[in-house]
Amino acid sequence: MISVANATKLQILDAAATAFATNGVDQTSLDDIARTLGATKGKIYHHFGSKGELVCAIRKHSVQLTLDRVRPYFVAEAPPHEKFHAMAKAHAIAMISELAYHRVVVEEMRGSGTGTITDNEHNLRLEITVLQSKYEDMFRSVLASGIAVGQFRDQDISVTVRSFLMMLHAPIYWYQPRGPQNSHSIAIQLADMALGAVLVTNVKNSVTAIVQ
Amino acid sequence: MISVANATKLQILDAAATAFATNGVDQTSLDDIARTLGATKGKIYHHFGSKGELVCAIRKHSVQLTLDRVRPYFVAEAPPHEKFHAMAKAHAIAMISELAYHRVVVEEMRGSGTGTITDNEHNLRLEITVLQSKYEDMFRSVLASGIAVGQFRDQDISVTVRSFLMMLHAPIYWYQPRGPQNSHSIAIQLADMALGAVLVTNVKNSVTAIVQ
DNA sequence: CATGAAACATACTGATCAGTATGTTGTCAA
DNA sequence: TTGACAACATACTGATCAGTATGTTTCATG
Repeated sequence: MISVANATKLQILDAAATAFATNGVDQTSLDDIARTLGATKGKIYHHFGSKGELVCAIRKHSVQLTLDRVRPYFVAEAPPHEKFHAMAKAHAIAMISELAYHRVVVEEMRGSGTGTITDNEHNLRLEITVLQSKYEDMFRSVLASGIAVGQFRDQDISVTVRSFLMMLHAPIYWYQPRGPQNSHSIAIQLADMALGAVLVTNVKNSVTAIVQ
Repeated sequence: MISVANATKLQILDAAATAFATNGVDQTSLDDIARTLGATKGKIYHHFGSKGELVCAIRKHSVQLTLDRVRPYFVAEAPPHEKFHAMAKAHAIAMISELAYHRVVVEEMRGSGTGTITDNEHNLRLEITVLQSKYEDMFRSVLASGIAVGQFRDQDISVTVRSFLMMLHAPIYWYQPRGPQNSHSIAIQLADMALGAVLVTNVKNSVTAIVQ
């Protein structure tokens, strides 16, 4: 009931995500969204209790989409650095593939939103928090094993996770579709960078290697 | 005239940045800001042409503050990896130190804002773009030299810059002041990660080193 | 075929707020 | 001392929009 069950809801969600991602949540009225749907506000309010719920539904969908793309690489058997790289790449690809949804998430990242918070919205918020924790825990786990075997630098895991995830979010701000090949190479570069950010790096070696 | 010349303007700017950063730009009315100043809207409109100009002034100030903190390490003589690390650390410290200002920037990163754009606001926007380019160029330059001497991985510089800068922005979303020592260690960790993200990393070596 | 309910459309309200128009006070220079 | 302007305060307007109340249509089902 709370989840996105039918096609109409998804259609609304897509239109809303696109509009929100393009012009910002606050600059987009429900009438605007309805217009792109060839409908009126009544349609939206029949499926979602409030604008806030609509935004939350988009956020939840975004996290779920990312989770679905990354989890396979998490459960697969592989050494930490390979697993991490695959997960990071999957995350980046998710960002690029469903750009609109993830943009809304980042925009609403600071916290609040509308003043009035319905019960449904409150529940959705909790579900989103749970999902996000579950998601971050996958990376936490991989990082912990990587640190345990000495492959990853031993540093504050919470800071690490939130930091490189922000880096993987970067395409949201500037990516413009120019063919799949481009998006793929971008995802790989981001994964490379994320891996580099957590790997133990011996700067002196590489430097002396250059110097000599 | 356009820049922040006098103390009153700075006072307004500080209050606005704090309010915007806390509740979001769109959820903060100019009356709200005026109230925290113990004044009325009249005061704000006497110093700034519109809400959009106010936001732009904050953004410009944010970029300028960051620029001022990072440039010294850019002009100093040092090998690329050290210079980069110092610059990254300075950037992170800037984020933490003037949190409110930088939060506003990130929130407005998607583009638009208000519908009506005054001439002053348009000019401010251009100035901000120029400043930001100038800022990013410093990192571009360091990256280029690092790549030239084989210290940094040879990858798309534009993607690289925007990506690790996003990572360095991360504290904006979660940092809460708990003493200077903490902020300093966070800045170092972020700089470490940023450096790792651009350095040439030989994964095989570190892995085989573990295996054997 | 009656009847309920799902799936909308239409038309309205009420609150919020950016922006403006105009008044008031202090200050300084001529 | 007088005017002229800077630096505000006060009071208003107009537009935007989330939310609601109330229709209307389709369609399944007893």
